[in-house]
Amino acid sequence: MKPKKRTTIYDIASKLNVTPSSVSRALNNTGYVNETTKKLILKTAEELNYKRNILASNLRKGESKTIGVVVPRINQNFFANVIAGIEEVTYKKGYNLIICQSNEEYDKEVQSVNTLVNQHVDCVIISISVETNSDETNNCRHLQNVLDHGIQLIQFDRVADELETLKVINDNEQASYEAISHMIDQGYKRIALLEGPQNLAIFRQRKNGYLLALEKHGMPVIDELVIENAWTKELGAEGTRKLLGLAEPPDAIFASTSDFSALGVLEVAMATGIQVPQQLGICGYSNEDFTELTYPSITTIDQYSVNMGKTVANLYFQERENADTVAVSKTISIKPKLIIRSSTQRLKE
Amino acid sequence: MKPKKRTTIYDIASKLNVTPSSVSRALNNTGYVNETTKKLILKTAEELNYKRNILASNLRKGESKTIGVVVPRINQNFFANVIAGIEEVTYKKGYNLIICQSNEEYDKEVQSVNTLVNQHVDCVIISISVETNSDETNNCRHLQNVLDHGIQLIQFDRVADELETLKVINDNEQASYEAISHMIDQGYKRIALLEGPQNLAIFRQRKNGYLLALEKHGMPVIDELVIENAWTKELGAEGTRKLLGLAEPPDAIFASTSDFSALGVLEVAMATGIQVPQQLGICGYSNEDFTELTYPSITTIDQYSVNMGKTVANLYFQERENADTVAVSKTISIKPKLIIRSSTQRLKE
DNA sequence: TAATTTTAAACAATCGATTGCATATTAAAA
DNA sequence: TTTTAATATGCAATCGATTGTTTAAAATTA
Repeated sequence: MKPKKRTTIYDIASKLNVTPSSVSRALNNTGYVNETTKKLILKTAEELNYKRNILASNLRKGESKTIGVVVPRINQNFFANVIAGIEEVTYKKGYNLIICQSNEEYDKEVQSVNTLVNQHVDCVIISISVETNSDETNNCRHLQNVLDHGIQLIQFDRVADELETLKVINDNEQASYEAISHMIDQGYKRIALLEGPQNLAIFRQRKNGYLLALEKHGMPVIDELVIENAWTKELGAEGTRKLLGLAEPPDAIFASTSDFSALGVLEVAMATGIQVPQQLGICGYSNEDFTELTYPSITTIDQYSVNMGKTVANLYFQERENADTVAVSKTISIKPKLIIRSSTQRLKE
Repeated sequence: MKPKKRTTIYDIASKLNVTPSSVSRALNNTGYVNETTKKLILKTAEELNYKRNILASNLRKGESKTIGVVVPRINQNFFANVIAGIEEVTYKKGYNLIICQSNEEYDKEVQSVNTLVNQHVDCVIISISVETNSDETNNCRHLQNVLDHGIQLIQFDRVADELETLKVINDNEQASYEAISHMIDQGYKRIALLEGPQNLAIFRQRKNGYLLALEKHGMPVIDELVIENAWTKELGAEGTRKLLGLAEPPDAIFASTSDFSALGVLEVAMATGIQVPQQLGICGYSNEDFTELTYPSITTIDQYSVNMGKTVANLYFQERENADTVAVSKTISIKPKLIIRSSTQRLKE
């Protein structure tokens, strides 16, 4: 690590006997610069291996050209895909991404968001942690703080509903509704629900879709078939054991929280010799890669995650364009898609 | 988006009738500041919701406290895990991560690396794309360029061997050797190899391990059992069809490139009614989540990816400490672990 | 040819924080 | 009481790029 001094516009300027301003204009292709000198400057810049100091540039211009992203976990398929989508768009625009993970912890989320504000990012993109209870008002102060600093805030997927920001979400209720309808079509009569922490809107919406579908098809809601807080593989398995132990066990389970909990369901079913999908239908949520590979493959809901990332990023740039004219609050809803696989198909076509 | 003006140290200074220097000293806890005024400054900073402008600070200090990471794909399990590991360490040190994906394209990799140099990151962490042929010297100019700018460069997993940098790798040869030895133990006699692009060292090493194991066990190397460039699921499937069509087909396949190609093998086997592991043994590489879930589950090699990320990050900070005294080139090798699952176990214990 | 416009390039301020140096004040030591 | 050291704060330069204002030169028009 030799701390080699970087070439600056001053180096170029003094070498060519012009002023730094001219160099800057030449490099940025703005204002007046003689064609000959411009070429000379560009050539010298190349020769001296000049790289613009973005820090200085951004400081002067008052922007950071950086977007901060906070997700619960980077290495979770859905989020990794969203980030990949965001990156694809922002990279083209010359923006950088700063990635943080909250590890599903409220404190780390707050800390991460504060760091980003500190960094003067131009925009914060976030999917809140499970601990971030959006009902208790104070718990979203860190997000309000982002707005107070004049920084754009975009929430996606797991959003704090009452906060007036840009949002990109899935139509969870609709997806959920379709999943249940499909299961009813397949002749399942007692459909159980594994629900997630109800402080997160997405899980409330998925439950609503479930309730709505039952109602529309004239089926009763049976309380004992609704299992709270079953959002990991282990909790999903636990819930399943409880359900299967009922006097009247369900003939289908909708693991509305994730494919991981659906996997938990499947494993318990396999272990206890219950036939899927004949005796028990299973539907997950998220279309994780593995759902296609299990035996039987798992019916699930695709959230178009990469596409969601692109939508988020595009939304930012779009809002930036007409920054003055536009309302603060806006929600884009992406319709997810039910992917029907073996785990719920008990009727032959 | 009201373009609210941010509070600066000047605002605090003028409000309290002190100089910006004093404010700076108070906030940084450096130099002499009267205890009373310091408290006052801190309190006022809090009140005015002051956040240090990192751009200005870093510009002045000549560092960016930012680390750039370039990987082929963010949303690939292995890389997502490595990034998660890196993030965990760097976050604690107050560093930011800029993430880029090369999409396995040489051009985008070069562009990404240049962007990072442009950003004056303190360190570039990279796993090169498959197109980055490390043999053709010019193809690594972008990496040399990083070094030339006095920026630390750390390569991991897919490294350009001949470049003298810090490296964190797996002992691919050893892992490969163990995998083949295990298969031989299980009584497989004709073990095929799906190999990856040989311009990447990792794939050469894995092949070496294969060759070495055969040799050590006195088994012949059969050319027609080595399939070049079979590193995606599709290519893996294609290679498998070719292998199974041989006059003397193999009784085991080592998909040394990835679990994805192993999956391709498995699917072809299933489709043609070949029993795994009885008639055909299969071993993958990387321990992707799904390898545990397929039927039968796939034997594979765990690379300790999150841990690898942490190692990389720690290596950076460690080298930074003794920046002057230390050699430029250094390699840390992590021993991966063979995970034996159903797809290669045809002997009952 | 004089007046006007266009083009070229220099000058200097600015973005916000940091820091070496200088000055002033206070406390401690001689 | 004087000298010396410690403390507190101000001043001004600096990091590197950008940009509004000026001045100067060249090109165009009247």
